[in-house]
Amino acid sequence: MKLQQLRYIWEVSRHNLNVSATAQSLFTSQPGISKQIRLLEDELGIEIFARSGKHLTRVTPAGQAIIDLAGQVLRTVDNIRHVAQEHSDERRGSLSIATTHTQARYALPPVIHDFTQRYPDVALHMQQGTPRQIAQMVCEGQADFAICTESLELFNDLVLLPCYRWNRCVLVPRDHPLAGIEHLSLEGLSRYPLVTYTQGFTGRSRLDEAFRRQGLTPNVVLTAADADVIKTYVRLGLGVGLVAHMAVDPVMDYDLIPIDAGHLFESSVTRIGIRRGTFLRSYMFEFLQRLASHLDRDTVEAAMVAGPHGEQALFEHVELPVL
Amino acid sequence: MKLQQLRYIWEVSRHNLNVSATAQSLFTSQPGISKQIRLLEDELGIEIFARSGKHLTRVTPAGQAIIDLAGQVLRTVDNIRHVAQEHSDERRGSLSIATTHTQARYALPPVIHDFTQRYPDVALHMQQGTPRQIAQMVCEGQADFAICTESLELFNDLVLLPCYRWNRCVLVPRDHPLAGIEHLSLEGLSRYPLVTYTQGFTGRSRLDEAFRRQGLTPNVVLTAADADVIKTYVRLGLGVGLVAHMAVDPVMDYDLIPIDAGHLFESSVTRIGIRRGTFLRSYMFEFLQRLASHLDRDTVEAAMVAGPHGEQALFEHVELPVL
DNA sequence: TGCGCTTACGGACGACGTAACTATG
DNA sequence: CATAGTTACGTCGTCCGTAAGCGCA
Repeated sequence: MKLQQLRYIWEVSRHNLNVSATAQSLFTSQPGISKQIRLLEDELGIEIFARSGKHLTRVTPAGQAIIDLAGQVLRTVDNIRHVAQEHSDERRGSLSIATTHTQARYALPPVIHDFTQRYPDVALHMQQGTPRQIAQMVCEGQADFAICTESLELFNDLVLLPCYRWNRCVLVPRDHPLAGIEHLSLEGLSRYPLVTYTQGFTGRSRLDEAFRRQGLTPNVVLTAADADVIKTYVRLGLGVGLVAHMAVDPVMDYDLIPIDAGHLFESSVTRIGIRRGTFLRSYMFEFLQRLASHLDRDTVEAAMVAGPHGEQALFEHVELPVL
Repeated sequence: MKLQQLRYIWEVSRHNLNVSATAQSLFTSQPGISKQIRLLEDELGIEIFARSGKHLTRVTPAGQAIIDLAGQVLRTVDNIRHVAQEHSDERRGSLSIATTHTQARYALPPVIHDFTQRYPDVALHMQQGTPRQIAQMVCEGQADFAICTESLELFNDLVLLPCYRWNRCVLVPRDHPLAGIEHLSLEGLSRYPLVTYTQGFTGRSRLDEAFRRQGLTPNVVLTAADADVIKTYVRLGLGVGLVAHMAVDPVMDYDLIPIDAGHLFESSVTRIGIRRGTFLRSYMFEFLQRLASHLDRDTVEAAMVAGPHGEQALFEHVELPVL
């Protein structure tokens, strides 16, 4: 059994059993992978992949168990590399952050700026996706941190650390009837066409919840995954924007009137998800603390070893920063 | 990085940094191991072992972390092999039991007998040692099960399953003053020279505890690791034997008078320790259930994933069999 | 001086890539 | 007919074992 064989079955499984595609992504030849997989299967005495003719059609039950274990092995090997690098040069390495547009565009820039100043030799990778995609990426070891508001709790392999609270804000053009309103209500808001986040993005669930609780049906005429698109259509007069507070830039958005809506919705919490069992480099701890000062090294280490329940208890009485 | 390199550093660490001895135990050459270790260190960019001249003197801090992770990798690889074998032939495999004399000699024989009848193709290995040794062996993956009464709780990596309760019995020659006694008391017992288990064996701690609680100092004239040795010296008239009830054989020990001492001591519980994260073959589950009927597959699987606290809760209300 | 790690060298195995073949849809 | 996996083969790398060299106790 070789580490490469384990990597091959793991990657082939990730590439929907397409060996050629896997070979391309690993910069190697397709026959090489096929051969090694067969050798591994021979050594283990079982089929990992079921074949119909010459095509891999599905993963056998035993194969699935073995692929999962292979994933464990590969992640542990990664940890070994990280430990070694940490001890050889703690300032050099890489940090891969998977996040949503909202965080990448509005919440993270100052943190990233500080961080790159402090750690110029850490290669920073930022990957954007839907909450589910980015959680998946972290689960599979393709990224170190998943930062977003939704869906993270669906992945058992992630340790979740709450970062900051935020709430929403209504955005209208200067000439809109709501522009000078004294007291904004949900009921009033529901009379206008709304432009807001797509389902599954940036606390959209909290938003629907608030309307439903008051028996109101919001008239959502357009949804988008990010506030920049939303603002564009608000400017076009398509409807009233409903975006995260942090997404409003007083300078860039000088032509839009922001109306705080914090009293209408429950606040959302942006969290960071880290794969359980991941070795954290010292600069990763520093990143976390810059992201949210309550995430000091001791707290994070405690959360990493605690189970899901212990994890919640750790942060139960922590006052989160508000963005 | 190769799996063998990880095996090498792990084994060298286990052999007190003696590369030659490691090479012998692995049936390979010493230069081969040295070379591979250096290659690994070069690849990782750190020293795993600190050297003074040409001798390995100690493990560096980074090295220790890496060796621990290497152990994880090797155990997971073992799990892969076990999963494969389970699916290729669930009746064939091996089972390695580490246990103490008391269990091996008196408690396990019927279980082992049944088991080997049912699974003739499972190679059974039985290794004897002190409670700490056998716990260590299971922790390091050299044995599957540790079965004993003491010390297992000291090892965090072990899942502990309670098997059965047992208590003690006094053994005297036919002509001993205690032979016909009606009511045995601790105080009465403490007047005679005692022959019993060595510290750290077969519930010795419970024994001392009982005397101490009554302010008595037992006069222990000889201790041994097993009941057979104890009986030998009881026969020689050296003192009164104090052994596990199960260690008395009415036929073989016809010349000794057993006096039940269950009312004098708190009962002890023999437990089985299994390394957390180990993949259990179906025949292993069968072994466990033969050992103690309450250890059915579902219960054991639940205990394997539960943390130390959940583990205790699982068995809190289980009535253990008494030997 | 002996034990033990390192260096040097040669042989053998194994991994990978190219190219031709074959089965599937 | 195109796509995808297998078989065949040649090359290169590398792993390992033997033998000689060197440092420490």
